[in-house]
Amino acid sequence: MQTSEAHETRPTLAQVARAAGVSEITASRALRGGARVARDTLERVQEAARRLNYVPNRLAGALAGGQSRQVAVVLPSLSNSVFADVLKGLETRLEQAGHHLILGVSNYDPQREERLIAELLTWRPAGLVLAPANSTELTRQRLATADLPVAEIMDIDRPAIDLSVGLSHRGAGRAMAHYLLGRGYRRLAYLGHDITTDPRAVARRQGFEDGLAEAGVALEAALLMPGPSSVTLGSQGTARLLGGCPPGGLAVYCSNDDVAVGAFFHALSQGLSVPGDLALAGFNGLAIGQALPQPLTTIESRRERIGEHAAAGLLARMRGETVQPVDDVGFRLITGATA
Amino acid sequence: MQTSEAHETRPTLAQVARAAGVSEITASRALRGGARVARDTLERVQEAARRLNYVPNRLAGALAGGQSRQVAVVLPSLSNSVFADVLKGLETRLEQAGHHLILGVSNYDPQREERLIAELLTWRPAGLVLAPANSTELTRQRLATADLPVAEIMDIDRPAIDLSVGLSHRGAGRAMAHYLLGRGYRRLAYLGHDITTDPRAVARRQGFEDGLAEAGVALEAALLMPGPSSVTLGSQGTARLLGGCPPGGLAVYCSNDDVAVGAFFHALSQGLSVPGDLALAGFNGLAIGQALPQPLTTIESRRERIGEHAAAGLLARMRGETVQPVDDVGFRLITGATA
DNA sequence: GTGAAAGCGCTAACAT
DNA sequence: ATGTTAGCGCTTTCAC
Repeated sequence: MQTSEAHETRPTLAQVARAAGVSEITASRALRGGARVARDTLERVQEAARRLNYVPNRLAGALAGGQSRQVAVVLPSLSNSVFADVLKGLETRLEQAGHHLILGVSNYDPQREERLIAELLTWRPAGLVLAPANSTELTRQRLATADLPVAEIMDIDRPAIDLSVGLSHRGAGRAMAHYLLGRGYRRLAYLGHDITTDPRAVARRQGFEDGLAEAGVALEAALLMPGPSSVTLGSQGTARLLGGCPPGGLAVYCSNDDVAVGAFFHALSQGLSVPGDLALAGFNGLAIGQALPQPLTTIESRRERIGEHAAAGLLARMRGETVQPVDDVGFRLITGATA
Repeated sequence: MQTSEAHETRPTLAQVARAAGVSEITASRALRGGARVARDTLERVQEAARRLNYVPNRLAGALAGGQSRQVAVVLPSLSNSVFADVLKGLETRLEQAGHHLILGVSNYDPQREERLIAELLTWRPAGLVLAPANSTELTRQRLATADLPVAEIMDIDRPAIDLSVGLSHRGAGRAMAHYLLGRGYRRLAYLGHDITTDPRAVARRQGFEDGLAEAGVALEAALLMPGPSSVTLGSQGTARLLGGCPPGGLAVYCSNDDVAVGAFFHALSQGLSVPGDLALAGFNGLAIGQALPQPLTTIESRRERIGEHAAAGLLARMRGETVQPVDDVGFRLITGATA
């Protein structure tokens, strides 16, 4: 601590104990639930703590106790509302249970992800949540030997280090292929963002092509636009796509709802009818897609639930319980009106 | 990982020191920058640390050193992409500087905010960022005496506890009033979400009415919808509003872009021309508004920059520098095409 | 440039 | 039900 002269240092447990006329450890017990403490002792200690404005020092507590009540969370991005939703689910549940989040953002960069995890582990978190961004082998290895519960989220297609909470993006892609085929579409195209960094988008596309292949159908066109997904990218991408691939019974599967909404706007501004001239499907089930004049055909991804389940899984593991390694939160097709 | 039986305890600094044949303190110095350490000693220690897979324990480091390198962040919501943007700015800058975020979400509940801050302070963060949700007096008082740098963000209209980074929402509201008046609109209405919990939205509305009053104009109608802002709320609200307040030269100032986008969708589905029948303005400058077939008339709020400036301000204060108490990041009118 | 001693504020083990 | 002792793993003095 700096020696701030006039500034009386924060009260410590020792001072609370003295004020209450008990030993440090008794004060400690009293302030944590009060098991094995006499009723009036408990009250005296709490009263003293309140009077002194005592704020426990959990750095010291965690160091002495060997457990930290912080949970590290590493996400690839915050620009995408998808991860904000997951984060919300995580925060809600963990806060309820008296844990706090330390947050890192990898920007879909595996190297950065690796560094970030190493950094966050220095705080000796009680658990770690990771939405992987093509994690390096080193990262996986480190986490496997780090001796803390790890929840990998979003995706359950890949083998998990420890716990896995999410949905099968591959399955979601296939489901949409089947649905569009069922609706009678035979001219199918794919429009995506810079997919090389986003493993989930890759999985959906593969699932989609698999689903088509099962019916002997192939993509008529596929366009990958550079950069992260966005509505603008969707509009511009659609314009380019339709250049080599005229509308009229064409169905475009977009890498996610943002892109699909952009595609919808493009159709709107060009006077193309949806789904007549151009059918559209996305992924995520974002509110914006459902609020369009025509609700978007898409797949709901239950992001907040993923966060909640991941939190619950970690908490259970912290309590020493055995937890099923894979938690599939599923997905739901929203039929919408754009395909 | 599950119970690794042969689980040798994590290496400590002492072990690294021993392996390198130096004292603990020398190892400590070597691993932090290496000031006052001989060149080859430094290399030996780093090499030993690498070999042992040493992960420093910052709980211990912070406890001993009296400073934590964690920064607490309390936001009212994550559902709104606005705060995700701010968070991103914060994370980027703080991570760069070797700090980490502990996150709490208040849900616009002052009581919860109060509890959350108390909780987060137990980790002895080096600083705190707060996007206030009608903070209680107790909260303000505690922060004022907590002896750590505090950055209140979003809003600079109210007196700051310590640092204040954001823009004048009141000013933004006024600016929009002046702009709409300048465009010739005389029939003005307001459409908002449940504003009682969102102090910034309140300030914008007041500024808007002030701006109108300066020209002797009054609101023709104001409608507050229950619940948090959303596109759907915007659509439904517009439908209701137009019931008692027919279109035709009417301009609606929406509490934010989400609501305005909803209003736009409503107009679209009703065949109302924008801005002819119905002019629309929002606040935030979200990407979705600018990606509409007609870009939204709105005010850009520079959220990421707010996060970055808040981080920079805190970092400066941590270095002991004096910092100007109010940092106005300003705003920018986006004229758009909906008004 | 390096080290010895002392302690940060708390809790886990053992007492009693 | 309460207290004593001994650390947790690191960094801050202050020596040399």
